[in-house]
Amino acid sequence: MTRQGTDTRERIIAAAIETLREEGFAGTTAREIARRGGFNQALIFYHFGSVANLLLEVFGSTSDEQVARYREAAAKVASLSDLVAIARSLHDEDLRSGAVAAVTQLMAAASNPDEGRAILDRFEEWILLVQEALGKAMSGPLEAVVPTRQAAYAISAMFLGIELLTHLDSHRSEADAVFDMMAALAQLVEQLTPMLLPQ
Amino acid sequence: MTRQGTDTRERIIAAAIETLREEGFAGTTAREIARRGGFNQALIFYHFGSVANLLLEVFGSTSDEQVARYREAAAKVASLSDLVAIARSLHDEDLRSGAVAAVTQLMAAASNPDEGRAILDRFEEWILLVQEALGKAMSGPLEAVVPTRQAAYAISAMFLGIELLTHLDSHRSEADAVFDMMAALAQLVEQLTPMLLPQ
DNA sequence: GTCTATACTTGGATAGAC
DNA sequence: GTCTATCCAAGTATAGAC
Repeated sequence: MTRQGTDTRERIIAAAIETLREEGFAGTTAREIARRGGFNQALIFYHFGSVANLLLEVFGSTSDEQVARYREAAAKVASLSDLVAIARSLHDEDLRSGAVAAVTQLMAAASNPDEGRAILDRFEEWILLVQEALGKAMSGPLEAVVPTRQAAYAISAMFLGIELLTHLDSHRSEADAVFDMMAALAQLVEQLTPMLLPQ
Repeated sequence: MTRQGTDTRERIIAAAIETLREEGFAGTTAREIARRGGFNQALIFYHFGSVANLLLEVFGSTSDEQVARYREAAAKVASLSDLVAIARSLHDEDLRSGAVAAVTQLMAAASNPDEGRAILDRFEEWILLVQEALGKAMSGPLEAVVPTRQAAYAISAMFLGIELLTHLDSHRSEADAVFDMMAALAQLVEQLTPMLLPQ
């Protein structure tokens, strides 16, 4: 059992992630992935059928991994402030890894409806994670007014948008200030919530 | 003065918009634009230098036009509910025109920093428009707590995210429900604002 | 399963006639 | 300013040896 033979698929996925991060979506071609991974370009088609397929699996694989990591943190959420803190740390992580930014590129580049739906299916896990955390973050009276599903959808969309904008010019990004604002807003809501009478 | 000679640039831009809307970003190639517009592919390079340049001008041109149209509506905003209503109608419009969805694709595909900055410069107008409307929508005490710049940035980002997700599968999009939620939230905030004492 | 080699396609871009 | 013709690069994908 040679070192090479063990798992070429894994090597390909790893090389694709690296390429995605360092070259962006447009630069992530079969040739470039193969060059970085030090294997033959034909292997991508043998193992995954197409580059688009490979990228879908990459999204699935990194997504599963990240969801698993953040699920623990999400379970501990007890307030909106906690939720903002998690969003901020995910953003910070993404400045380095570019994982979410890559997802936005994948979404934007989705050419056919099937591909779009496949990506959406994967993203659904993220929305559910946010929804779960949101359920814990919002206490009684607030929850009665704000449907968690839609709020989770809106928050997830906002996060995507922020990463999209940040990716355009990370130096000019206002993400930090936005998270500050959200943190202040979360505190305010937390103070006001007791005044909301259950109707 | 032949019909053709008058303004080829305009014809090219129009054809590019049509292509963008119907074929998506990936399908918007020099050849396809020319085919739709019924002119020669070489003209694109003569007039715009490159396809990427053409698309930047398209973004600028449609953006200017839309900002002008929405500026009037934004000036009349008097409450958060008004702002939500505008966002909803912009979304409805985008379901047909795909203009914002095209912008998200342009953003995601930006390959080099210069292109990214150019797009961001154009998008800045949109953020300012939202910020202006937000200034009118939030009355005294609320404005003191929520910085309009960051809120406008967050709202703009959320809108981009929603269009990105909607574009993946418009049939499954939850945008409508999200706008409903926002409308309810806006009403709630409007009711509670008087209770915010200026600190 | 992996490699080499290569066919095929598409799309950006330019030269040069008109 | 517009057209025809063409070049060139890049990328997907496959055939066939190993």
